[in-house]
Amino acid sequence: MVVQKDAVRSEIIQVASKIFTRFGYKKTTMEEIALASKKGKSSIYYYFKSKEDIFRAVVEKEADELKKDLKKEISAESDPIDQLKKFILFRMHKLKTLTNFYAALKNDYLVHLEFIQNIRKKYDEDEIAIVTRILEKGVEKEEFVIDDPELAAVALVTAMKGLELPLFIKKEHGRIEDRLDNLIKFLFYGLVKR
Amino acid sequence: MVVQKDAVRSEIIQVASKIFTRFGYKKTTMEEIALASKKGKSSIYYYFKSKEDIFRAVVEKEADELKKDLKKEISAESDPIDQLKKFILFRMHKLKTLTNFYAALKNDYLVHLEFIQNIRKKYDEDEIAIVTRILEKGVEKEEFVIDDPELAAVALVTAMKGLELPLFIKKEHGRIEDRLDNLIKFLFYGLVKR
DNA sequence: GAATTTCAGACCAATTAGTTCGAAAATAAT
DNA sequence: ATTATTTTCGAACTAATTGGTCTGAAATTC
Repeated sequence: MVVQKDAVRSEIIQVASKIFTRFGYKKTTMEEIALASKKGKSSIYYYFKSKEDIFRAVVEKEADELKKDLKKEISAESDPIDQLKKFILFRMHKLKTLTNFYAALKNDYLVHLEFIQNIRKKYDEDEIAIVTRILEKGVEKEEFVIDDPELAAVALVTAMKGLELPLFIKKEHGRIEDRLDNLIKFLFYGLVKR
Repeated sequence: MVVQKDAVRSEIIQVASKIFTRFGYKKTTMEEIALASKKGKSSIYYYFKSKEDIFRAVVEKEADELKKDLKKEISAESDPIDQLKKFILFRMHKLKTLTNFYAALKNDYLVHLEFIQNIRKKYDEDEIAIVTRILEKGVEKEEFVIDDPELAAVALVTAMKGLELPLFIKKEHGRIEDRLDNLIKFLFYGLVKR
């Protein structure tokens, strides 16, 4: 019974995710979510206390999945240099498809919803932690020369974030991919022990 | 000045078309159209008398373009058999991309808007006229054997309409293309003078 | 058959959407 | 310059929609 409830919950999350992805937060109605879940509108409120609550669940699920994929992707490489490369490229590419995350962050008036800020922040911290670990490993193996890996990680993640929006908004994929490549090359040329 | 007004009108149509295509009729707001047109919301009403009016203009423009393309496509062929083939294939394929037309016809609750029915009807008449002409030409050249070309045209267009929805909804393109081929073959086998 | 869970439907309050209007700006004509 | 015309838009109105609540009853479990 309790198990059932969780199953229905994640069913709703799944369904709502699609609708949010397609129409964004504001344009998505509870009615639609209910209809797509083959439930009455009020039934949805048995599982979630508000529309915002559903959205939070959707976004959190996506963030979790991204993190999981990211970890898997990175652990496939053993060389810190390759790990870092993978991290940057994977992240940049994956974000393009992380629609809810971004539709929410960019489009809507929703930017003000503070829980978005919170998830965002937590996510940033995770990223920095991951990058820090990679850099530390690299220092151990004497592939990187960095005084303060955590500071460097923050710098790196920040730099990437600066490229996020242009990468996402502009359609001239070619150029930005180039810029990305340049960034990577630049980073590594200054980073790798010679 | 008067010229300017027309220019702004078609600018709005263009902009609105994109938004309608993306979100459908109901979810598109005047505010958005205004914003995207870099105008105040009430300014839009200087050019169009209602949201429905804008939508009508958008749909009519699309219908016109389809008709124009269709004519060009057909006149490229001189043989009635080829013309008919082209007509059927072109129509089926083109409809897939005629988003506003179809988003409006399928998705929304908008199906009830009667001007859609009207455009639809007028468009059907055009199609029947085109096919009728092709069939008549075919009879003249003794490539077709048909007693009543107009009746045959109606039958043909009706048959195509029967395939429209499945063609559009289903994703198994392969099979339907086959079915389409079969339809064509069948039609021609019973149609072409032997 | 009592207790609990599930949920459709009516309902409400708040927001939002479409539309109107009048007047300010901008532009063209005299 | 002044007037006439076209274009823009803020503000306000109203109708519709939406998120959210409540109720009661059907279904399920105990």
